[in-house]
Amino acid sequence: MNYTRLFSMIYRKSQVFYARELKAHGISSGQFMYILCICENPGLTQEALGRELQFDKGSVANTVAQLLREGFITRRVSPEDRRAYNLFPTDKAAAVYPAILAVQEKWHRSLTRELTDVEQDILDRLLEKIPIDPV
Amino acid sequence: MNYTRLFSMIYRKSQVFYARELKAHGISSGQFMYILCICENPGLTQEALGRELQFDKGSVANTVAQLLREGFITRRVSPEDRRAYNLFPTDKAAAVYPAILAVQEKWHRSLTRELTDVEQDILDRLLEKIPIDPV
DNA sequence: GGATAATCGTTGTGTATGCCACGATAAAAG
DNA sequence: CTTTTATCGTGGCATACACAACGATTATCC
Repeated sequence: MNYTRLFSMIYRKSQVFYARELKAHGISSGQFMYILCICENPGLTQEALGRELQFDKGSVANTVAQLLREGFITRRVSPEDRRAYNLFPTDKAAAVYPAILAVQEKWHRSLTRELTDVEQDILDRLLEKIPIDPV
Repeated sequence: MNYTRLFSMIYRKSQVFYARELKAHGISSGQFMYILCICENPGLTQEALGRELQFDKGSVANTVAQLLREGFITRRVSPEDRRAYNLFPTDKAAAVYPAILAVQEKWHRSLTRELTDVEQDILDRLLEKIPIDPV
């Protein structure tokens, strides 16, 4: 089993899938994870967002700028640290949140559609043990 | 377990890992899979390469152009179909092939380092049942 | 408290990748 | 055999993302 190739294919197919499914909502494949994360953790900083999703801070800055411009989020200088911003979802983000969740579930069901419930449980447990960062 | 997020993180980390590990060999993270595939299937067409790795034909054309330019592969018009090219590895590709394999194994070991041998077998069997393409 | 180092975010640059329109060739239809 | 349709590859365009250099602020250290 070639993990590199498999994960590469799954990721790239997922990008295409999310782009297609979310297009009608005006959300791109690079944005939806940020919207989910900000809706679920309102007030988090860009640094925390990048840490949570494991994105580079430059990538975070770019996507945050998109989401601000397109009205999905707002931000305020953090009271604790004037270098940092706290990010908040707008009503527009809250409105699309359920749709994003639905697409995510659809993708998950697609990936696991050949597995029994027991197999899915086992796969979940094994995937949770996979370390993201190399030693 | 959020598959989308996990697979996204694994893929992006792998890109960084391969870029770093293969830099000394003059190979980028976007090239190594192509080199492996062409070494293992000399003479295949760009269409077959894209099908094998599940890359868009435009992406294949770009990367093939890189590999030609950098001397990793050569190509000849296919005798069966003058629209198509057969791709062949050069000695330069054959020379780096083992190094790429070693990096791939290193990445695999990193991902599975928290799993027992039995768990790795189970994970392999489950991942093999994951369909890449959505319905 | 001022100097130094660390951290948050921005911007510019480069690479990876998908999509679409196009030209060339091949295959199918009549 | 023409005409039509499908397929192989290219080039242009757009997006996603990492990295590095930078400014602004904060933390550390003496």
